[in-house]
Amino acid sequence: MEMYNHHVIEKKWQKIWDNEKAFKTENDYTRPKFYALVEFPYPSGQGLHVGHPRPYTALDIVSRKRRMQGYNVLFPMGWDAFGLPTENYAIQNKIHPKIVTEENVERFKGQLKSLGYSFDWDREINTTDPEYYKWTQWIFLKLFKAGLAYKKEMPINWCPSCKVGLANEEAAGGVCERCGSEVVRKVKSEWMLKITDYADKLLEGLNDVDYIERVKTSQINWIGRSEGAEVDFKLKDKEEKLRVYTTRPDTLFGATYMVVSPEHPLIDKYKDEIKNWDEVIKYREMAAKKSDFERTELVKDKTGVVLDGIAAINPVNNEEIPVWISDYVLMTYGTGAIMAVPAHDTRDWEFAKKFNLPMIQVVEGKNGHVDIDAAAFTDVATGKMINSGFLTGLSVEEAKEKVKDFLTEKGIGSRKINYKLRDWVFSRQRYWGEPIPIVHCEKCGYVPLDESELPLLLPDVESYMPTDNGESPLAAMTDWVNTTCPCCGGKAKRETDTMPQWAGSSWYFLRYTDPCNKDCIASPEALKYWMPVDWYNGGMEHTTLHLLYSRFWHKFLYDQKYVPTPEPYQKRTSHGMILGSNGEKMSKSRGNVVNPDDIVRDYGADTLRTYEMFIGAFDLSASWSDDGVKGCRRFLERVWKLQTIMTDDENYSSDMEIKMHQTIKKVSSDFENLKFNTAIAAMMSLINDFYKKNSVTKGEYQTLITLLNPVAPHITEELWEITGGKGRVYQSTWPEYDEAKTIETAIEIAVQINGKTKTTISVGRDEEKDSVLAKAKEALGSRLSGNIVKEIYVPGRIVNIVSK
RNA sequence: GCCGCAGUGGCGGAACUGGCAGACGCCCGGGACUUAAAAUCCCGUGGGUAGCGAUACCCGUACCGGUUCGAUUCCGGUCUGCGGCACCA
Repeated sequence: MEMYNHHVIEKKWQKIWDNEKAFKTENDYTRPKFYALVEFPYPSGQGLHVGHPRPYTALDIVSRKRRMQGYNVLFPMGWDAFGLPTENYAIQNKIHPKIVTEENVERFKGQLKSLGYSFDWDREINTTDPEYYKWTQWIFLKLFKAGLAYKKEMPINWCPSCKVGLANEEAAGGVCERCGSEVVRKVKSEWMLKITDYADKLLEGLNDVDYIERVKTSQINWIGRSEGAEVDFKLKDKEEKLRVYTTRPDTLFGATYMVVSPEHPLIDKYKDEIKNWDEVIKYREMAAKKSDFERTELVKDKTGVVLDGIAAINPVNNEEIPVWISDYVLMTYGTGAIMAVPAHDTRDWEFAKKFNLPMIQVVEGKNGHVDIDAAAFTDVATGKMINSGFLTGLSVEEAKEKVKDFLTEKGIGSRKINYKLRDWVFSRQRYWGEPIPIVHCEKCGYVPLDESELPLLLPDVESYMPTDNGESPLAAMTDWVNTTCPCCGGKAKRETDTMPQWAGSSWYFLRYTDPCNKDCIASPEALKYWMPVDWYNGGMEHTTLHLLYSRFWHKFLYDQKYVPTPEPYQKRTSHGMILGSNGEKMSKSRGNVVNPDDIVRDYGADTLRTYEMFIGAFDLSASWSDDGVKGCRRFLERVWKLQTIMTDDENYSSDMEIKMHQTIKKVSSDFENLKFNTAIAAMMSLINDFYKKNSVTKGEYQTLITLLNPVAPHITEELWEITGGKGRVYQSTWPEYDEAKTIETAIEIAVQINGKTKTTISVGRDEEKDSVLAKAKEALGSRLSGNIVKEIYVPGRIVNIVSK
């Protein structure tokens, strides 16, 4: 027997698979299809992280299994290559981001190939390829023409020292990542996508897909549909009304003050009447200084200023109440103004406590007593309305309905459904992104490019730094910027903002079905056959934004009849992070980074794959362990050395038959349920049995090789050849099991007294209750004392004798 | 603060739908092989008490309580850790 040499074996088979085009996907539309998708990586300068192989190996396993089960499998890979780090690297090193990207992609690709994934590399895509982003731009034009793209003034994170707009990540802690100066909010006109038009569709669509519960919940929470009411509060001595949104209109009688966001237009309008204007201005300046990040970062003291000279009238009881400004109210949600009910809302309660504002309890507590001085009472399930005029005595739910009707009748309000979801800010003042294919003409306004002009190429610029006034580096390229209007032929300027990184990843799964198509995003035939994605796996960090954005684009394309399915992904699962051996996130500064190349070199790709699948429950995070890697290598060695005890028998030996069928069953279902760790454990247990009896038949060995192949494809392919298997394992058939042969005839069951296990007995599968109980009592012997109250026998599981 | 997830031996983790807690792996201990070491193979391994002993009994799934013949699993409450966040009224 040769030694197990992973260097030789892995290179050998990777070459053979390449030459044989082993995993090339044919557009054979007659066969059952299976489309497996993993999130395509951002090719960073650091190279592959040990976190990457976890999801890739998981779906590689499923894909390989499905191929053996006769499916036509699409398992593609590509590069989400636009992005900030590459651009920043380009700025610092004065290298074109295209070159940096090419280098990084080469490196990533080499690393992925060394891991033996069954990707169809002929379908590789790259979001920075003009042939790809042509279609990203095309989709944008369709959105624009459908009225779903518009311009809006939006605050951005602005570093006054660098004169650069910053991403949230670069402005963490309210401080510029580059220079450390304080980040402020600066208003800029930005392209927006109206994802809110699709809020209900995005919500309803979740009923038809098979996403893990956590992911579904996060989508639902992010969309955040709430049913409430808008209510108009009259301002004292004015015609003007202040409109608020509330989900608790039942508590209207408990409103003791109002709060408007510091940006609310009402403030400027009554500038002259506000007696403490200086104070108000100061507060607004302070609020404006806070970055989005800081303002939303929490648990700080509530702050605010009363608008002295302004008062509002509660429409249900005509009480006069003060109006405050505070940054805990956001202009971007609801109407930018709230009615504050401190007795029944936690945030209002904190604010009222701090500024000594009155509270009125309007919902009765459990048993009638509740101390609103200690905390806000927010439980809506119990209690009746009190101190509430015509609502008094009703339940909260009844009161909500009644007051909504009342508001509508009197014309002072109406029912209103609100969403947390906000429109998608689609502009970036950056170079390394897709140019937005719009020109601005003085006469015609924003005019889309003709589709025939796509792709609108990203021009080469001198410097990748954003300009002094915060415009993208493209703005400095006057030759490129100045153009003619496609509409009137007059002078016009190109849009210089680029698209966010989300754009390219919002439709990439469509392109894989037909990656080289020159005429459309993908042919209708290819889309009809391959869509939807049967199984999409990715990280939890992408379960809100990326998932929502791509579902939005897909639903839009479905409405426009470019894609055949209303949802892009039939099934979505998520994997946990791989942490350093100290249980912390891997990072250079923590010094706990593991490089997958080292593991491949020292132990082999098959060991790395096996280890990452064995490390723990797939959906939970797991800590790296070098000793664990060794254990998996040892397992593969033991699989290898079974050669020495193999017999020529093509069948299963009689004493192993049940175990073989059980193992096939377990491995098959575990692979489908992302329980790779227990599947591998079952195979470990199987070979332990072979070693115990010091013999394995050829039939048993080859079944094991096939079961293990999706996890460790190289070593199993080699062993298949050594044991004289026909063809290749990847072309062979997935082992079948016989349910009848997975069941033992005699079962060992536990015998308990009062629920505590005392001993075990062996019983027949169909043995009668009386006989089992008799056996159990005999086995218990003298331990059984006192009066027997009850005798429980759960067939095949347990006997429990209850005695006093 | 809100949302989501988790908490089981020395460690990573198993446990179907409420039915023998600790599969499988690591570490560790003992043994075999070896001049020796590494590697490999075999045995043991949650804690405690009693016994020379195959054994017997008790305690044990973050904590407190509940439901049940029986709870790691279900319910109520508490604590701790991780991740996300757009203070969502």
